[in-house]
Amino acid sequence: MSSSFDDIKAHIQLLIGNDRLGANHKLPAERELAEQLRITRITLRDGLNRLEGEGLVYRQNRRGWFVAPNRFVMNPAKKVNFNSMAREQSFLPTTKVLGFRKLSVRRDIYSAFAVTKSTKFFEMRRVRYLDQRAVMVEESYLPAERFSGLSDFDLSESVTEILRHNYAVNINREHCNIQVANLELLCAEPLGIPAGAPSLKITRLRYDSSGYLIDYNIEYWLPHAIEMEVATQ
Amino acid sequence: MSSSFDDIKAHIQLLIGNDRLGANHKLPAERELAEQLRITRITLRDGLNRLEGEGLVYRQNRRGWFVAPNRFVMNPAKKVNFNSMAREQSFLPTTKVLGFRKLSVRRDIYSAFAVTKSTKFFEMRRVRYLDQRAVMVEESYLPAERFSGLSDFDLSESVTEILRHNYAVNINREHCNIQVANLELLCAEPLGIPAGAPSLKITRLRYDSSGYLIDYNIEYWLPHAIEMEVATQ
DNA sequence: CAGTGGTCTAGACCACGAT
DNA sequence: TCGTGGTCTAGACCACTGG
Repeated sequence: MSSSFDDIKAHIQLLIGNDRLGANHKLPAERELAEQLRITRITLRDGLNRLEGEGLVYRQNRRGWFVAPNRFVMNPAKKVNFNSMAREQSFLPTTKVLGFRKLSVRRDIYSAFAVTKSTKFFEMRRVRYLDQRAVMVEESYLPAERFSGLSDFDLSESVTEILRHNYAVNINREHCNIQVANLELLCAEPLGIPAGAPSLKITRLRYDSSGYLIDYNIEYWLPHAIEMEVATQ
Repeated sequence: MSSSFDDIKAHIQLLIGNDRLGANHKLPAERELAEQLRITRITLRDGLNRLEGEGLVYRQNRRGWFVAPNRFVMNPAKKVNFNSMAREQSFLPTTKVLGFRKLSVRRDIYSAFAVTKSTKFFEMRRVRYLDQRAVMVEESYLPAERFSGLSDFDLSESVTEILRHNYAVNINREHCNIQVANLELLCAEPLGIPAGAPSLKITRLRYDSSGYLIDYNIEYWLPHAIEMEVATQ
């Protein structure tokens, strides 16, 4: 592949450059690209996968390949509001709520909250878009009793803001785990990529000023759509 | 692939379970596995790549597939010493110095240090091993004048410790960037994986108590060999 | 040197997206 | 429905690893 990879890369860059294709513009069909380069589709796809890793292109399930935009820069310390961060970086942010329900158990959740099995939680699943492109799926768990009536609010807005304004909750401290992990079907589907594809998985435990865990939050990002900035001291 | 993937996963798990293969144990050859499963090598390799993403196995260039050990947990706030962190997690850490030289320019470096083009830097490249397995390549840049004589010390040890003991430098603050990025050949080779493979790239700018940048540090991790823990406030 | 992984060719069928 | 991407088969050659 390494021999043809350079050819593939040069060819794609030429296509993007010549036709002045902007971010999120669709590339020609795989079969057409393969023919242009006189290589097999498999070889071409190996190359495209690698180009995806270099942040030049990205894929959408059965829709094709597109020109990749810049990465979204996330600062978990500042991240009060996804929407405002996105707009600062000239993205158009959108959010879709996939589901909201009350449930009573999930081992990893209640152990983190240090509560009993019978405690009820809200589970919320959302997709985040930047310029119409799905880049992240988010799962949130919050103690139901403390935040009763939560679903009455517009959940496509910042939950942090909702909590602050309506429940007098301020996030004071947060603990963050970052790893590369494969996507289950449930998360892969909304992102428009096949199950088993890698993601950057960011798990956050957010505490209020009394030290209570407020929000157990898991974000699955398209790995090349994001970079993180963290300041430690 | 998704149909055969489950078969492949079950088969590999069975192999590992039945033969009680421990971490870093080699799996049978690809051709043999493919025959056992009655599938093509290409299909098998797709499956193995995905299993690698799930952290079950890992690859080494032209040597084969191995049973993956647990992830190394890194806390950049605590990370004074790779070796001690590794031993706390029951790994045997090793370090090899790939190169050490003095150089004068690299745009991204001197702009971060906010110095002139003529300033000299030490560039150091090291590989880190856990239980004999190469998991990370590190590039460090330090201002040469301030740390003259640095190469006289044992550079396979913690540089932070060397700086503290011999140059009276204490790291006070650090800025960290985390992203998934492809490996150039120079970094892929010591890790025993093909160029173009993804990595977790951690860039750290470390400052002393006077606010001077001491260390410009880039780490390229095998993506499934590590997870990060970060506490923010 | 033999065996193995890395890469590639030349086809094929199916399931889903767009229309 | 047509074209596309997702997946798979059945080979092949080369470069490197390991004995």
